[in-house]
Amino acid sequence: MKIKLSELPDCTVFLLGKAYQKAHGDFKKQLKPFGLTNMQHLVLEGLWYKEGITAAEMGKLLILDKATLSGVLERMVEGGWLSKKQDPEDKRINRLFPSDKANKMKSELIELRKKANKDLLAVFNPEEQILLKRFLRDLIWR
Amino acid sequence: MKIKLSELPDCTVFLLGKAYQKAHGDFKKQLKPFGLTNMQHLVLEGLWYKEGITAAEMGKLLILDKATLSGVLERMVEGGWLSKKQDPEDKRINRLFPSDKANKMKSELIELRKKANKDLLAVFNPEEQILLKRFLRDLIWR
DNA sequence: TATTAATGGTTTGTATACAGAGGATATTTT
DNA sequence: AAAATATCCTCTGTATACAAACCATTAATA
Repeated sequence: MKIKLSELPDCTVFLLGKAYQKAHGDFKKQLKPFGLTNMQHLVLEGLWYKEGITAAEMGKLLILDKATLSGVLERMVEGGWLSKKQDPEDKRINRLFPSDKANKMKSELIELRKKANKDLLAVFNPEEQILLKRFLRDLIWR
Repeated sequence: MKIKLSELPDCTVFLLGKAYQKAHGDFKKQLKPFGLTNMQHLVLEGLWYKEGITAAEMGKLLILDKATLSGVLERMVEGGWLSKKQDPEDKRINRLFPSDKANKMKSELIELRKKANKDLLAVFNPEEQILLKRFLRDLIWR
């Protein structure tokens, strides 16, 4: 008996997960030559958005659990992508700065992200693209 | 300096991930009382869709890596949700069967999934709901 | 039929994800 | 100021994800 995906129950949670899985996987392949994971790339974008951002702020920006972020940052320091500096005013805080290595690849990495998004949305016309993004934002911040 | 999410780069991969994260997290909370993870619930739906399904078929059905599925199934056997039976015709194959415990909760768990999807889509009107699901399917199977 | 290739599944290693506990530091309250 | 709170971050434990290597079994091919 051949399994038909169309017969599967109509589950938007599942569809969302698989659409994400696909988009994530495609971008992952493109990032591999750079030695970066998707999450690490996202953190770099966050750093370029606001240099000296704290880990807590980064977590809010990227909607990311602090425990998860902690490990990501540790590996990025090991990989030479960023440095953590303790804030002299408040010793609890780690401020994050991109490394030279990261900054050298900034424009290339940003272009890569733009192209990945363009490719992802290539099946849709401009109106649909706007609509899809609106739908996703509504789901996240409703 | 307050961080405004609206100033973030326009990244659909990110939006997809966060929309999934939200939907996944909401359903996760509802599944917790049952002692089931989202993935385990999904596997049960797959079992009810086709009893005696093989692990390989399940992987195709759920678009899931075999290595990931292997661990999920192991924990579900431990948890008493399903059993694996070797196919006598082809000794490589494991066929999967829901346990009595699983079948007893079938209707309740399916209702739970339906309600979670209904809640998730509550912010959209019927046309938008159809459209969003079409968009997601296009992203997955384009 | 002996060899090769393909398939089904497990295991290992790395990277998220997140709940929950805990330590260090800062802020607020009494 | 001392005590209670809150914040920032790390650590532990469990559960995905997936690449890559591997074993067992079956199918295909020379």
